[in-house]
Amino acid sequence: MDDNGLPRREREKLRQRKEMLAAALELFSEKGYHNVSMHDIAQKAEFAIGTLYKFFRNKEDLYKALVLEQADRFHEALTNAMKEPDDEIEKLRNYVMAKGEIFRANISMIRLYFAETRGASFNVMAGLDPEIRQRYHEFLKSLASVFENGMRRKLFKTISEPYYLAVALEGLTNAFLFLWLEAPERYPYPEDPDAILDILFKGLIAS
Amino acid sequence: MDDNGLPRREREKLRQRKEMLAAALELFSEKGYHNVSMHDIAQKAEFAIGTLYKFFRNKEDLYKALVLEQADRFHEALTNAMKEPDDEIEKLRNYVMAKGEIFRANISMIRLYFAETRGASFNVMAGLDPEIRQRYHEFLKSLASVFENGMRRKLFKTISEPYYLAVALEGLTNAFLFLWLEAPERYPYPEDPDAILDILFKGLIAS
Amino acid sequence: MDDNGLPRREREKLRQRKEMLAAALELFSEKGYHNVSMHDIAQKAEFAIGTLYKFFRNKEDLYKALVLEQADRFHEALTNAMKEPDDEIEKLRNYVMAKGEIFRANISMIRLYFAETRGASFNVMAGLDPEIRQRYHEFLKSLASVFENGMRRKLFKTISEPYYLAVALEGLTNAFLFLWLEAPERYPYPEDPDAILDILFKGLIAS
Amino acid sequence: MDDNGLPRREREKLRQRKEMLAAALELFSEKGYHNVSMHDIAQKAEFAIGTLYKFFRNKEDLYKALVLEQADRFHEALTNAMKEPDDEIEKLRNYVMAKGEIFRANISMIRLYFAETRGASFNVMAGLDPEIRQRYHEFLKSLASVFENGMRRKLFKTISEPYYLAVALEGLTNAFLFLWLEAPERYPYPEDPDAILDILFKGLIAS
DNA sequence: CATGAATGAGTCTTCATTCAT
DNA sequence: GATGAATGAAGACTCATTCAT
Repeated sequence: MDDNGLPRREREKLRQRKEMLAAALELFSEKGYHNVSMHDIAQKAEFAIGTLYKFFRNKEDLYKALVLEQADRFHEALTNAMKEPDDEIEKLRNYVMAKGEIFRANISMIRLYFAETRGASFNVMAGLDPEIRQRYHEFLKSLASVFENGMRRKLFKTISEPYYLAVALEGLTNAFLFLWLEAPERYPYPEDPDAILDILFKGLIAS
Repeated sequence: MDDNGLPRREREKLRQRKEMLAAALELFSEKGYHNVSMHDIAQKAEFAIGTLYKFFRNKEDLYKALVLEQADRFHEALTNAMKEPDDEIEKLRNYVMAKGEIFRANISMIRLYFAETRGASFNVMAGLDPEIRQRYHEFLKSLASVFENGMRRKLFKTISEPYYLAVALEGLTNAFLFLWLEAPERYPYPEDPDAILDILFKGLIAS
Repeated sequence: MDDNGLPRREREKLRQRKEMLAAALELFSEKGYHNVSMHDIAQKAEFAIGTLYKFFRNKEDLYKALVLEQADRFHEALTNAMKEPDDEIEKLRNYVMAKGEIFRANISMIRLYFAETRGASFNVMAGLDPEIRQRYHEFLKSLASVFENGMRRKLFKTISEPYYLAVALEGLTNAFLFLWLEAPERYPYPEDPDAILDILFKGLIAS
Repeated sequence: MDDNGLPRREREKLRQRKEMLAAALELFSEKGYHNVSMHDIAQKAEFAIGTLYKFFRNKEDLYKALVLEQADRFHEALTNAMKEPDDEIEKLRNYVMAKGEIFRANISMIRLYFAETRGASFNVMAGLDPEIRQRYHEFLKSLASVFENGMRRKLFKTISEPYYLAVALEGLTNAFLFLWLEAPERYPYPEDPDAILDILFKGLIAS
């Protein structure tokens, strides 16, 4: 996908790095940062410990790289999902669906995602994560602009500030994803995005 | 409050336990489970390490007790807030306000709360927490019943299942609390509950 | 000797510390700082590794404590040897003899001594040792004052500055000690101090 | 100097070996054996690590080769300095001067020299150095013969055995070199060799 | 033949837990 | 019954050495 045109050596390096990160993702998402040793990762990735350290300065560095990479992949996918349609309502539908699809396909990632974006701020990234917070914030702003445009086009009522609506939609979808993560059988993330969006769209109060 | 009628010995024990948990709460919420040692807790609580082990079988046990206790206190307070008024809309308003008040008053708790309920499930409680999940689930059901009653009384439209609405409101308020936790100055949790509830109540889509 | 009047606990601690330092001295002097692990020391001293760390912050700290302690013991003994007699010549004789006796009795110490005072300055103490250099320097000054007084009393000719004479005598005795360290049988450190001092005293050049 | 008449291949090899040893000397003398990695040496010498291992069986071997080579260079230079003059007193003067010159010009070497000849015997060479000890011993004997001849020619009084006088002069000059190494500004190694030799020559005791 | 990526044994250090006092 | 000294398993990280390219 992205290793075209690179010297063979470099491609090989990239492949190894990917394997290390894949092993780390699986382990970290399953047991958490502090319950995974470099030994574990090395073993799972089938490299020597020393080799890990050729690619990442230390355990924290490896973890940070992993989180940033996943977050980027994730935000990029969501941003793309909202690009295509012109209609803001369609954009939101695509966002809700894409979020579900991505997570369904990458259950390890969702675990990291929740640990990092919503887990208490004291965790491993404490102090390091301004970068990831920043990117999350920027993503929220791009989501907010969808609401803003919808309002300008009179598609949406002005029931709250766009940024808060973005926060609200994030909270809403996360809540459903979290539910699904807990009990996938019982609470599947809905195929039809309106199952979630209607909560936002329709208004609970009977006129 | 709850040490009435107990023999002096028992009351003394309870007081000590409380002090230990208070010290633990402060430390865990600030630095996270893995960055706090039993030594730290013993020192802060001004007990010997051995004494800690008289009250809790091990570090995990202490942590679990702490989380359960906090969650109980929290859910109880929310449940109480929703008891008083008859009107379901008022119930929800009280819920939103109470949640904000409790968190504002117990910032240590909120950290634990997010770490445990939304942080990826791999953390320290992994495997232990069915108990806490269970209680959280029960709380959600009691919140759901508010929506259910509101629907029955035709106060609310049936835009989604009550349980999902409960999940949605949880997600919504959590999102705002999380925002506030990140940048208290910039994103204060609203004094007026309608600032949040309107997102649920009014309906975004322009008719 | 120095644990009189201390609470039992403290005396016990001191005894343990001594045992640790004794084990460390033997090992370090035999194999050198980098070829001795904390595990080795713990084993030889018959303590758990963790216990070592209760007494010394880290390996370097343990080493530094050891070196300082030995150097102090050594310089103190030499200073004492020079106190008793009034006559400067006798002082120097006592110094030469005491130096030999101390080293003969503490062969481990001599190894450390040479490693630290004459070994290249890049070793473990690099950066830490200003303290030990300072003490060595002060000892040299007290030795120099013996020469100075001898000159004032016209016992000694003024063939060089007192400080340089002190340095010279240090160099002389060290050379013989070093020789002895290499081949104790073949080159015993002389019982009679004049065997060394005559080199300084008599003058090589035939008038 | 010594690669004359060798096939080109061999000369090339010798040049590489020299570069490696030069890099190693600088690093070892600055940081000490244990704080220099083969990687460091390879990098400084601009060779691959594997190439280093073509020339030296292992790190210790490289170090030993370095020390031997330096010691040879050093002893040879001193021996030469003592060859020219017929007069024994002049020989000693030349020796003292040459020693100072060599060290002043090769401060890296002096560090190694002290680390190996006077540093406690436990260091890296422990066990390996009989070879270097042997050469040092032989050098001492050639120095001793100067004293012996001086005595035979009645230039010197017989105040001690020639070998001990050699040891004494070594100790004397080393002490001054060491002083200079510590504080070059404050204690320069004397230009005039008699500043040192007079200590040996004149006799301290006032008749 | 030079290269330097890969290896993994070995090191320092921390900390949950025990138990003699 | 409380204490906290002692324990030692476990983890992050380094670096001498090898060997496929």
